[in-house]
Amino acid sequence: MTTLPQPLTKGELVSLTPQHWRTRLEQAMQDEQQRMTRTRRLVLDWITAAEAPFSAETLVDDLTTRQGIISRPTIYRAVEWLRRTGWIGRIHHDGAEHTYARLLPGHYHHAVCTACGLTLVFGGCDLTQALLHTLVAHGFTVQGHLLELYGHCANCQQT
Amino acid sequence: MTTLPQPLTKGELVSLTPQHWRTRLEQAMQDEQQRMTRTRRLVLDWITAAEAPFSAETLVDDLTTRQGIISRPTIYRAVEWLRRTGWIGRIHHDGAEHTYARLLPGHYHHAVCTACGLTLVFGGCDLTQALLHTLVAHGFTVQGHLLELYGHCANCQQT
DNA sequence: GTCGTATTGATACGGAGTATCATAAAGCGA
DNA sequence: TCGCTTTATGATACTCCGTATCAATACGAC
Repeated sequence: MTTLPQPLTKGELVSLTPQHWRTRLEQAMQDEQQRMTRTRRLVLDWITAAEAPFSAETLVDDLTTRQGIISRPTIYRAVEWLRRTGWIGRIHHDGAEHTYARLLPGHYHHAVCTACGLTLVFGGCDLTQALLHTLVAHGFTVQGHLLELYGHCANCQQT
Repeated sequence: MTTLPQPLTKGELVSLTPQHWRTRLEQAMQDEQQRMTRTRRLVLDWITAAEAPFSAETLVDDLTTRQGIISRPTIYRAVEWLRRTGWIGRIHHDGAEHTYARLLPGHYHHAVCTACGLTLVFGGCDLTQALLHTLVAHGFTVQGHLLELYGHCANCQQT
């Protein structure tokens, strides 16, 4: 596992550090002339410090009480923006509310440790080429796909 | 594309007909001594006839008005039971409410035509073996994964 | 500082999904 | 077929996630 190259080559697997994520995100916000407001900084600080995949409501609970007044709609707007632009990814859970994990935009897939939130990012999707080929042979045109892996990282297995 | 063998061999790709799904489901309900009530029959009839992935609320709208009184909680109980036992699978959508498609229980993945709801089911997950191997080499234990493919089937591409 | 624009907060609303509990129906054994 | 036990259903009300609206505010370019 190395520091994150850009872009990921196919099949490569790296861990995404919070610091790296934050740096890249702030660069992107500058490039795209997104305003860095007080509120967004607080939200980004919180997400950068998050140690496990988080739910939007956790953010709301913390940021509306502790850090001064940040309204629920604003937090949801920030989260939705990050999700839409690919900086966080939604993790689906049966029944429970979904959670989010830090990601890099682009065509990546990810494996998330459900205990500590460690996010492994891997590039390309060679792994499904055989499947895609089979589908195409049946006349099926693939427009999108979703691949999420859940489990425990090396650290969290020991506990 | 053939009729559905049991069980699916790895990499095999077949379409799941509503009739086949219904037959297998009723067998399973008998085997597991699940009561076939009037309400469940109506719900199953509706799902069997569904031509595209459906939302729970669509079911509610149709079944509470047209088919006599079926209450919202009952419909949600039926849907949740089918999901939990693997007879329907949840399809995730950004923003919008999630939908469901007919599936067979077991370790399958699926490709769903977002236009007509045709569901292609494929068994095994050889396709991700290389990835799983890489993850294990990094000490990551995979507990679960989610692979969904969206697109258009041969029929729906022509329109 | 001033100004135009994007963002925020307050409020209230909508909608999906569920807890509760008395009633009704399914299925089984006699 | 009748009754009995168990399970499912319906009515009601409620919780909670997420969002529309819009006036007020903060950003940051000049």
